[in-house]
Amino acid sequence: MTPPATSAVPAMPVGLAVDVAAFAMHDGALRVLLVQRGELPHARDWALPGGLVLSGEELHEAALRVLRTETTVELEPRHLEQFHTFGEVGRDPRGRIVSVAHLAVLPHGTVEVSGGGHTLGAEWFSAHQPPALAFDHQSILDRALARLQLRLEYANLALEFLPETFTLPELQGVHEAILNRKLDKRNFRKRLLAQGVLTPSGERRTGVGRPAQLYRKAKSARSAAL
Amino acid sequence: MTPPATSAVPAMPVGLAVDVAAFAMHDGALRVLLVQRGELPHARDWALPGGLVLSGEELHEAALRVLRTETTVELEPRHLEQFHTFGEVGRDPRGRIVSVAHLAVLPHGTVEVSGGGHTLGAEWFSAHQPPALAFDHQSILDRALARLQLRLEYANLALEFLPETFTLPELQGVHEAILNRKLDKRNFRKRLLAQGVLTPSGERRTGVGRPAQLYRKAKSARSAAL
DNA sequence: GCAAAAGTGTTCTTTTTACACCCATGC
DNA sequence: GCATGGGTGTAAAAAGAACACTTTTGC
Repeated sequence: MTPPATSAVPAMPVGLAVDVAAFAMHDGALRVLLVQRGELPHARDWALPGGLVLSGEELHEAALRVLRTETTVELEPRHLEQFHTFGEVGRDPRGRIVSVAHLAVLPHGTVEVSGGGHTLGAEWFSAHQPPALAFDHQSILDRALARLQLRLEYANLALEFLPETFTLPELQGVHEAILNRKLDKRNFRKRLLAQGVLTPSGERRTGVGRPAQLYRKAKSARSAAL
Repeated sequence: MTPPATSAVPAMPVGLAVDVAAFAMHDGALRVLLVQRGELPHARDWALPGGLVLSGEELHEAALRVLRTETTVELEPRHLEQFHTFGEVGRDPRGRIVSVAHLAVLPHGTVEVSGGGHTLGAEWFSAHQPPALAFDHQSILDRALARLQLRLEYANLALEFLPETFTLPELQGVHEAILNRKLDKRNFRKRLLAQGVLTPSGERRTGVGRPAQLYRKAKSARSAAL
């Protein structure tokens, strides 16, 4: 790879960036974290947190850094993976910028955010009906959602949206919010329990109606593949 | 994305490259196209074709260019997709180079290759037992194989390895070579014919043994998803 | 007529879907 | 005692896996 000196060395270097689609559940709905841009182009528009990769920095470190500096999210993501690299020549009017897009899952309870760095603000939005987004960020978000849905089946990513202990109806709610459709309660429980990734904690959660059994992730829970 | 001027602007830019794992079938085996490096580091080692992305160039164009210029492959790939971006800081001793890895399928009949550009040569190797590879190219190849196997189910990528018309045993051979295991003939035929992506051409291929029905891709064949 | 490869069906198992009622608690 | 949400089982359909013999051709 990388022939040292071609006849056609790039005159201007290609800029490398990361963008992060960070998801969390609030009030039973899937939300995505957006920042309001403070500068041109697309000033005042909403966008995914993102920025240039520094030269000594791993891609996932860059993703974590832009999350931290452009918003006030303090918690570590429970999951972070790159899912596609967006490099179309015209995607950024400032020049050739190629962005490695990442999917992040923030833990339950990550509710308060505000802008940091160069942004005017940061807020959670409905992941399925976001506002108009800057650049090609709607395409990035679409693809992030598709990957997230894929990860529900193969990995058990829904668990990362919840606190350590949770009830089965809560877990089903996460699946429904991500898939954007209703699931059958009995089939859902049967399938999840058959997977053996849940262990009952013994405790129960009381509230309105019948108390629900609390579960936690079994020790043998595997992470994302492919 | 891309805050215009952070306090920590990258001192040295991050180099962006593409690497290409190009596959074809020869003699019933899955082969990958490798080039022998002519320069340090890893001089004389085998590697995936790859190189820096030029500033006005789309990622897939860069992938096609390095395929053309580092080997003498003349045919257009029947399939080309990026599947992962490799960016670990230490992956290239010459500096920070991030590579968008691509998977390519070359059409049947792509047999003759030789080196071009800066390479000492280009050859086809067994995709499942390649020689020692330069840099992190073994990891890239591993992941390319995994993606290729995934694409057998979701897309019908096996068809792209074959000429326009082909027999069911030939198609099964492609699946077996990619999955690296034997398949049941009856179940394979049942499944493939049920998908409705094949239309019999009416012709038959004669040879040793009973002649085989020739098929072609149906018009409604869909491409890769996700 | 024999060697070689193509073609063909059935059974069993597993997985997925559809569907309606009782249970435990707070008030 | 009633409103609220949690919890449970079964039957039908679909999909996947195992498995052996007959057919057509060239020589």
